[in-house]
Amino acid sequence: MARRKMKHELISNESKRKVSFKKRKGGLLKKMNELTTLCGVMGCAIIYSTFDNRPEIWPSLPMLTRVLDKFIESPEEERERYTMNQKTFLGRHISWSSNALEREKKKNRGLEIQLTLNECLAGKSMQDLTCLEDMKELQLLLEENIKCFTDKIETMDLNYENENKK
Amino acid sequence: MARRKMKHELISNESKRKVSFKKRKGGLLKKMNELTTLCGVMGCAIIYSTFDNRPEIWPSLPMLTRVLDKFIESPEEERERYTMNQKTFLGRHISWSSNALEREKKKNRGLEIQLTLNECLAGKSMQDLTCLEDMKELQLLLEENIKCFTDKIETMDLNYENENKK
DNA sequence: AGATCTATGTATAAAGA
DNA sequence: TTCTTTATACATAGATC
Repeated sequence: MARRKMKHELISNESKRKVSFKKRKGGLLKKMNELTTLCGVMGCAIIYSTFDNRPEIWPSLPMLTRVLDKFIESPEEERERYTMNQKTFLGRHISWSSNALEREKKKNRGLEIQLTLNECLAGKSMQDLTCLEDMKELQLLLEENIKCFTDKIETMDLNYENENKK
Repeated sequence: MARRKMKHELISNESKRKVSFKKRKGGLLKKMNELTTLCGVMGCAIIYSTFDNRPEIWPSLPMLTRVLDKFIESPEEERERYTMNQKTFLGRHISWSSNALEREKKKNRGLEIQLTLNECLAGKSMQDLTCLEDMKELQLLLEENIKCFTDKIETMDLNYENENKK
């Protein structure tokens, strides 16, 4: 897209293709970063190529987890479960009042925390996290992530022991 | 990025944010389309927002699955470094057998865990997780994520207390 | 192979319709 | 609100080292 207008087709020259890939991958991830930050949304990008020895995942596996978790929800339950998750996400500290203004404030608060998390997980300046409350809410979120695994593991451990007793 | 240089922060005005989101989402998906076509790579983008009823996924969930599956069917160069001869999880568990790989084993084990988790979240039932060891490693991965936060919080708590003592 | 430069094509914020 | 327009900012292909 620069010195020459590109056709929408595979770049035949391999070295040029590789150079282009590196530039474009960086550009795409930057765009995703901007989109999620400026617009307050969750997003992930996954790029698999022979140029990299592992897939590029943006911003992080935990965030991918959250995004995919929402994606696989059935449409009927989507709204209800989103609301529930949102409450959970806020560390159960926030109740949804009927007051419209209050609701908006809390929504923004959630967005801010989410954005902060986004950036932290993207490997950005952890040093910028100066609000203790933010930190604690982030901690709660991450702890929730492992809770389901811990529960499952305990169940499996018990099953395993029972198997061996037979 | 146009009439005015944007700060890298949430757009406060909601209507502007929505307009920006629509444009940027389109732009991002176009970029992903170009990247995959021009450079011959596989990629997916997933965007979850309150502006859309459903998450935006590019190009499709099947493609996402393919992107993740691609690891398992690595090209020749990769096969030389990755030896896949054992299937324990969902019939696609990867193990490494050559000495040359030992030093990378730990690094790649992380990749395997990512794949496992990704596949579960990409629509496969958590019930299918039958390997206890996999579960425990997933747990460890997540616990590592919260460790940094916990440490930081403790430090901040101490600082906060010291501040108050003054 | 990467890093830097730069001309040019694109994306997009704001305004207008 | 949702288009269309337009002025700018940004991304990047090709060149050069």
